[in-house]
Amino acid sequence: MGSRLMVARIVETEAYRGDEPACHAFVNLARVQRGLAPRGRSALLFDEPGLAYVYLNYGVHWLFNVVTERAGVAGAVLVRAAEPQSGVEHMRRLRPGIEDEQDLASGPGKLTRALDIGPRFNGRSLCVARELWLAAPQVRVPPRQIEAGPRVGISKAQGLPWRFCLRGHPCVS
DNA sequence: GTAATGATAGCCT
DNA sequence: GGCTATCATTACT
Repeated sequence: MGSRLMVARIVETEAYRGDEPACHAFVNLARVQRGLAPRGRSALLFDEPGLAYVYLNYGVHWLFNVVTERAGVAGAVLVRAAEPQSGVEHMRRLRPGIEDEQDLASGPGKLTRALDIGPRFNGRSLCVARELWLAAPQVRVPPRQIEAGPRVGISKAQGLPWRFCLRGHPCVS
């Protein structure tokens, strides 16, 4: 009986902060500043760091984020691309028809499909090794290899250089 | 270039 | 309640 473990190395992210309009939490900002509880989908972004925030985008794709700020302050990091490391055969089964291994998780929607990340993980901790978790990198990435640039696919708060990726990595478009 | 597909927000009555 | 625009994308022509 083979392991069902899948491991992928994150190679592209985007940061979102609750006080800028591209962030889902922005619609709750005024409420929270008045001392009211956040509500709706993005209330989770005001929760404690280390939780998963998974939401449906364009009615088609689940997108995977990590809540990053202390409770009461909204912020998250969108995980946009990852490089398959092990359990690749499982990812292939979840991404039928994809030949190139580097294309299995080379986008935020592709990544959630390849790793079977769906709404069941919304609000769950990523800090305990159960079903879905974040692990420290085996090899530390030198800051010089991390390229910062403008976020993609958004219409508000453009220009902030809050997209981060490994320079020239094949999983990054 | 563009269809697919559904949740959400903001507006209206 | 309803209506409409928008949307952190992908795969296909």
